[in-house]
Order: sequence, then C-alpha cells, then structure tokens
Amino acid sequence: MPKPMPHQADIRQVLWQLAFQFKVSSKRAIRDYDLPINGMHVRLLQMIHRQPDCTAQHIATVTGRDKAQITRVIKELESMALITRTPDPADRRSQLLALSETGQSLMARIQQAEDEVRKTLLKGIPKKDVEAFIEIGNRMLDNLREES
Amino acid sequence: MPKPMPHQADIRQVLWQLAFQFKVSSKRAIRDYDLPINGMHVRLLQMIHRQPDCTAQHIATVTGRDKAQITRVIKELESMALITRTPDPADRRSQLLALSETGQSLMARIQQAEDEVRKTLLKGIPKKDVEAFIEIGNRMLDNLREES
DNA sequence: CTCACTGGTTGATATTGTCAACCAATCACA
DNA sequence: TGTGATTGGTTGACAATATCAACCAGTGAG
Repeated sequence: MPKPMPHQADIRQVLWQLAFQFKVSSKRAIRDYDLPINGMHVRLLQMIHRQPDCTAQHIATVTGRDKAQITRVIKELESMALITRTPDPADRRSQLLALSETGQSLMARIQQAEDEVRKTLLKGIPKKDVEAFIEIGNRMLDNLREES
Repeated sequence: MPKPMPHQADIRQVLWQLAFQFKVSSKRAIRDYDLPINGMHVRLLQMIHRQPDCTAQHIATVTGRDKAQITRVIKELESMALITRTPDPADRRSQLLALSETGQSLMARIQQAEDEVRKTLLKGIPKKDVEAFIEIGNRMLDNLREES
C-alpha cells in the first residue's frame, strides 16, 4: 500500500523525482520484456531510430553526454548487431548510424514497453495539461542551454 | 553560440533532458564554489536539512534509491563531519540524522549555488506557469508511484 | 602546405546504481 | 513468554554510467 507521498513544492525535487521514477519504470518495463540491453542502449536506439543519418557527434550534442561514452555504447550496439555504421561519403571522419533489421524489431518492442509507462505516467491528466507541461519544460531547457 | 535546439515533442525526452541539464548546471555551480562533494552528497544534505529527525530509511523511501547507497553516502558525510548521527531513543535500530555546524554553513552555500541555477531555469517563465508545471509534475509522480 | 579544428577512439578513473546476504532490534501474536 | 516475521541499517561484490585527457585521421581556411 503506497502511502500518499506529499507533493513537492520545489521544482528541483519534482524534476529529480520524475526523471528517476520514469527511469525506474522504463527499466522495469524493459526487463519485463526480457530484452538484453540497458538504459543507455535504449536511449541511443531511440535517437538513431528517430534521426535519419544520425552520427555519434549528433547524439553527443543533443544528449549533452560525453562523446567517449557515446562511442562505447555505439560499439556495443554494433557488436550486438542492432545498428549499422557506414562511413559518411561526404565526410570520411564521421559515420552514419542506422538501425539494423534486428534493431528495428527490437525498437518496436521497446516502444511498446515505454508506451505503457507513458500511459501510466499520463493517466488521468488532460491532454491540454500534458502539452502545457511539455511546452513549459522546453522553455526551461532553452533557458539552461543559453548559458553554456 | 548555442544553436537553437529544436523543441522536443516527446515527454520522455523533455524529462531526461531537464533532469540532466539541471544536474549539469548544479554540478558546475557547486564546483565554482569549490565544495569537496558530489551530487549525491548534496541531495542527502538537502533532505537532512529539510527533514528534522531524518533517518536513512526515510531518505531511501523518498528518493527511491537503494538503501545500500544511502548508507555509504551517509558514512562519507559523517566522516567529513557534515552531519551527525544519534541513535533514536525510541527505536535503537535507527539513527537520527542532522546537519552539523559545518554542514549548515555548507548547506547555505549550496542553496546559493542552486538558487542561481533555479533562477536561470525559470527566467522569463511566469509564476503561474511554474506552478502549473509543478502541479502537473506531481500528478505524474503520483501516477508512477501508484504502480509500485 | 600548414595549422586549427572536428568526428571519433581509447584508457584510466570516478560516481552512481543494484543485488544479495547479513545483524540486531522490534513487533505480532499465539 | 518465546518464536518467527519484519524492519533499520551495514557490507561486499559488481554493473552501469560519467568524466577527463590524450590521441588519430580527415577537413578546411588561409
């Protein structure tokens, strides 16, 4: 019986908690599906899925993560045959990332798992509110990024 | 020159990014103050600061983290003389945590650093929107927690 | 051509998260 | 009262994630 957690008035707390809880739920969902990967793998797969002609550099800047880490995860994904790396014809330094067939079908299952989490997350919250939330969140992100 | 990042439509992305960026900014702020601690330390100090008669258990359930981890961080904090542990007279298993004098003044500096981040984060966003954001976020948290 | 820069890689190391086993104090309750 | 289940906390081992610096090959401006 989950005792009703008191609501946080502090935005910092709300953000930490949301991200953390969401991560936990996603992880659980993915484990339920018995997929042989972890959180970082999932995130990169999603990015590669969404962004055609995705490069490691792109992922690094968008996520704000260290490129060393990106490199490693990509290497793992490749060794699992979930993605393919082809050298960019236009710039031989960079490599274009894409999902392999296996990666695609895995992605489908991941989507399914995460959609359930999202459905839980948003249960009973009007669409209008969700949109407002995302919009305000994006404004905050802009604020933080302007700093750099 | 930060190129304007495209706005994310996906709530998952927004959450990840917000939490991550906030963490980065906080970390930078704290480092500027030259404090000899890391993110986890800060979070626990904050909880102990806010919650009188805080216990390790309490922290573990509120943050959703593993209690093993909590134990270790607490031990470090104590060895840095930032907090004190006194056995609970009512239950000899548990220990009441409190900030030491040093911890208090450290906390003040941390607050200062994080307030700057928060100010950046919320710049130009009307109070009403911030409140709405927090309120909606809390509803989402409730949703996730009901799962357990 | 040379020099600064960029995309990517590697190694080393720090931080954070997870799992399971364990101890002592407490509690439920027969 | 005693016995078994539960709880607060600790420890060890280990996986996942993050960070920093050095490095290489290709690019691009001059």
